[in-house]
Amino acid sequence: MTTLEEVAKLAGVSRSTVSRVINEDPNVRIETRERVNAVIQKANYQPSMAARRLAGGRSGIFGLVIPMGVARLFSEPYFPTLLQSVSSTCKSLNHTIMLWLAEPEYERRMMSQILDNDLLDGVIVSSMAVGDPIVSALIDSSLSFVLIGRYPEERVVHYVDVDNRACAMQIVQHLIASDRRRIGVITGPQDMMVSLDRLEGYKRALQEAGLEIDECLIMDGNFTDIGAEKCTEALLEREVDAIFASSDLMAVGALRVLKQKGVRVPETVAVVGFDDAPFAETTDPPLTTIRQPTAQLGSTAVEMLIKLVEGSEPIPAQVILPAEMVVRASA
Amino acid sequence: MTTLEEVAKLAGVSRSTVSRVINEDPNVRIETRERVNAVIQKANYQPSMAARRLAGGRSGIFGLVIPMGVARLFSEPYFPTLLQSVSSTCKSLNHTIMLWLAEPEYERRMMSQILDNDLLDGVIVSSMAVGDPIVSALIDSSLSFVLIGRYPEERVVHYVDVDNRACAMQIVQHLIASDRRRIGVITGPQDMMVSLDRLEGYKRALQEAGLEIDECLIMDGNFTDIGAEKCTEALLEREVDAIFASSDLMAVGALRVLKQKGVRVPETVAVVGFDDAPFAETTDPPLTTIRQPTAQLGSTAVEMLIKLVEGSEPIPAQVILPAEMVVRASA
DNA sequence: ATGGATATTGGGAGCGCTCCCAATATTCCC
DNA sequence: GGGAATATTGGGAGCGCTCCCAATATCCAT
Repeated sequence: MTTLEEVAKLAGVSRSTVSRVINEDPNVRIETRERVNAVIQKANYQPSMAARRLAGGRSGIFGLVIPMGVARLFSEPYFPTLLQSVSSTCKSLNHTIMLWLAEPEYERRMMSQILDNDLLDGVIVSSMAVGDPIVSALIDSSLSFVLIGRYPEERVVHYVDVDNRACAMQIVQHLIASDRRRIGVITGPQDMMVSLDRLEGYKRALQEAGLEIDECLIMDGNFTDIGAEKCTEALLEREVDAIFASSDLMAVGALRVLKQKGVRVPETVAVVGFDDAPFAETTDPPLTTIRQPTAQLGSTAVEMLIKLVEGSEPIPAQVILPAEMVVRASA
Repeated sequence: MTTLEEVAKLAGVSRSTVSRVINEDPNVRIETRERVNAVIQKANYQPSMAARRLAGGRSGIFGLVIPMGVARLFSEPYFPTLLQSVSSTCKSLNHTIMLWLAEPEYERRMMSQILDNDLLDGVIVSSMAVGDPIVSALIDSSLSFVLIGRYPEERVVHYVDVDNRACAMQIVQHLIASDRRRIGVITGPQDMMVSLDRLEGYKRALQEAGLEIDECLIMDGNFTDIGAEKCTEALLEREVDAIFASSDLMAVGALRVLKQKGVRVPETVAVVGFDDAPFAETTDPPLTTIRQPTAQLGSTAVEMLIKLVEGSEPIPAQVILPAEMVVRASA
């Protein structure tokens, strides 16, 4: 392995100068810089992350923490998309990512590993629950972090999100506009902000339209298709004329039950989802849904985190990305 | 952050002794060890990975490299399952993983990052193509690595895999046993070992049964459902009575076309897949397929790599995991 | 030219750990 | 009980880098 010192010798300069070149310090004469860069190139020199970090610099490594239960991980298309986007953004910005998929039993140890191993420059957390201990620990620590998804806190917490409430409201209004009056909702787990926000949007749409909110039409589908199937069966008994599934995966579960019972979609019961998962356009009928900019959520989070770590420019505490409704045949 | 030295002071021993305790060196008196462990516990001490690595020890970090195209990543259920399994195995064995999703344009730089940053203890590569430059680079380097999936090389390369050839053969024989005679096959990309192996199994099954191999019935579906749809249309024109899709995802594409054309499955055309993806039991009709032990592939790879790195015990060059056929209604 | 300001470079110290070898404590055997 | 053998412990050196400050080179106005 080539070291800084070796490069220095080859370029006929000191250790410090090479370090400056690597770290893009402007205080290096241009010819010197070029000479050093040439040597670096030729020797295929890569600074040692370990040494760099130990000496007080940045490692260029971000942690990506996803404290989402295994079950959801498998089914939600959100996860691979996010991962891919975070990974690729990191790569193009010269960073790498360490992955931390949460498992309850290890949670305590995991946090101390993340916080104390002193290797990470920062952390991105996605899909956390409200009041997640991971987030609290992060808040108490000095490590930079960015959340994907809104988080209720008095203190300033950096996050990227879409306006789940407004989007949910919009799509429910779409249902109301086509004369649906008994609209059931299948929610995600109630300990996640995203679920609460989408439910809130649903309620507001009803209220604004002067419709009554019937608690019997609100069911928790736990963001799984199986959960949604059960909810759908119950909602059918309560004679809904539309279903707002707060994720496409759950909408698929709903469609499955509807088809099986011979209920016509959208004639008898309209169905809308949320996410615009890849499969949303090939369901039968294709889903009306909200297109969530999953990849941008990931890349924005990385970009925010880099700025945060470098402290170069002030960044907004939170960023809300636009999401649009996609109308297809299901509603 | 607590350091080794601080722990040493608190426990009234030297730096070296604490280091020994951490690294489970047996040459420490039991009472001393306990005293030190108590302090470690209380102080919530975590050794700095950077320092550790720099000083010549192991970082406890493995790289997971998946040079698979983005498109496939999204659709194959293989990926989240593998990731989850590798991550969780690493965690329980006190390791962490850094993720490297390949992107062609960065490939060269990526390799030198992986090999020269001097942070990783070892690397796991999955879903590589035949002759993948990443693997060649790894072979030439001194870094330990384990492949998931067979790799043809004269030199000893450590890998875990299932016997794709035998499994494919078995499931095609199942088709033959139910009197199918014109069996089409939809393969994966021809630059991947796994595709070649499954195709080879198909061919052998036909040969052994004395059936002729008709090149017209062999189509490349590229491991995508869309690709498989096109193949299926072509195969239908060639009047097959069975289709062996070499992944469940492709089998789903085949089923979709079949249903749309009103072809009865399995009566008119039988369909089998490979993988036993989660959705394989809820397709219509449910898929007969090969259950691939994806999670075990991941955990075995991690375990092999740890042994390899520690050099403690001799490990077999390769491990073949059993996979079983799951017969459902589609064939 | 000349002094001081400024641009550029060099080298010491130290980050937290492991490795090695020397120092000390403990044990054993005759 | 004494010395050798063995078990246990301690401390120096150094991993490759960044940070800091001092040293040198270069520049400007006078």
